[in-house]
Amino acid sequence: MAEPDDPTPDRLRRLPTWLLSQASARSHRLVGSALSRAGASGYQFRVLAALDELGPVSQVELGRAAGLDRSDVAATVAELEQRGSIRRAVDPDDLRRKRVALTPAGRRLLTRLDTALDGVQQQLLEPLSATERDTLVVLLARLGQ
Amino acid sequence: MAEPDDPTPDRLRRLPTWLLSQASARSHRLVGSALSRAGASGYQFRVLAALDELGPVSQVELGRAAGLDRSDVAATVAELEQRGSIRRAVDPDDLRRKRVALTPAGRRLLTRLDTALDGVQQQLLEPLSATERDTLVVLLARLGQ
DNA sequence: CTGATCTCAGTCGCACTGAAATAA
DNA sequence: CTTATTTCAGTGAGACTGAGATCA
Repeated sequence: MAEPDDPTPDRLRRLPTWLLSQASARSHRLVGSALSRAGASGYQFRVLAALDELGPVSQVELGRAAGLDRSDVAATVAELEQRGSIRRAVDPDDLRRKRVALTPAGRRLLTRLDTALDGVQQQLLEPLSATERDTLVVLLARLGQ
Repeated sequence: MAEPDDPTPDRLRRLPTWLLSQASARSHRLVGSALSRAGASGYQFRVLAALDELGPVSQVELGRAAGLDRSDVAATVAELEQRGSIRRAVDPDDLRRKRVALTPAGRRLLTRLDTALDGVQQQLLEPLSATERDTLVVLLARLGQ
């Protein structure tokens, strides 16, 4: 009754995997445009957020925390280093590793991205009540990984 | 308590957009491998499913129903035509349009894909009770565009 | 003329693989 | 020697854009 002219076939509309991908696609559009207005990518936000909470870490740890592949960590960290958001230095205790750390400019960038993403959460969850939002978050977390 | 060593930072773990993209990424992996074992892509399944419920339609209608861009519909329909799953014919009432219809082979393919995807739903939702699954589906549907 | 339909070529962010270089 | 870390090149599905051809 909410979408009387929704052309989506029932076979799709009832599939949890379909609903998940549609909701995620909408979320991805909102997040993508908010981040691009703030001048960053999703990978960059995830790396900055992980660094802010973990402190200086190796790229492998960064990848585990941010859910990124090793090769995507390498590329994203290179971008962030070039724009001055992070610093990278070889770990003296293990010359294979590079310790990655936030710079003050990176922390400021992260603050701006946080604000932008707060707005997106409101937009995304606008159709749900506060209780429903909590329920959704709990259920999604239980699906994880 | 379920994941005591989850390295994901709180800032990410609490973001609905993050939870949604992580759950969707897992779903996408499960769906992708199930469909590829059955010899099809996600776009192909969506087009076949839409055709099965709508009957012969134009590519524009197909795109609306399956949530695909016009250009992706064109490419997917060309693939499906080449493998004999659909037939395409210029609409005699409007020569700009092409009416797309399932073939018997396409219907058989769709049946196999349906079965494969049923298994994926079980896998994906395994951590949730039946009631929780229903709740999740309802909430996700309300987020949809 | 305009507007709709289909097609083609290409872009983008995200997820992932394989292989190489370097060092433990 | 093997294993771990980083880097580079490339692949793939999904979502999307712009331009052109065809036709109402």
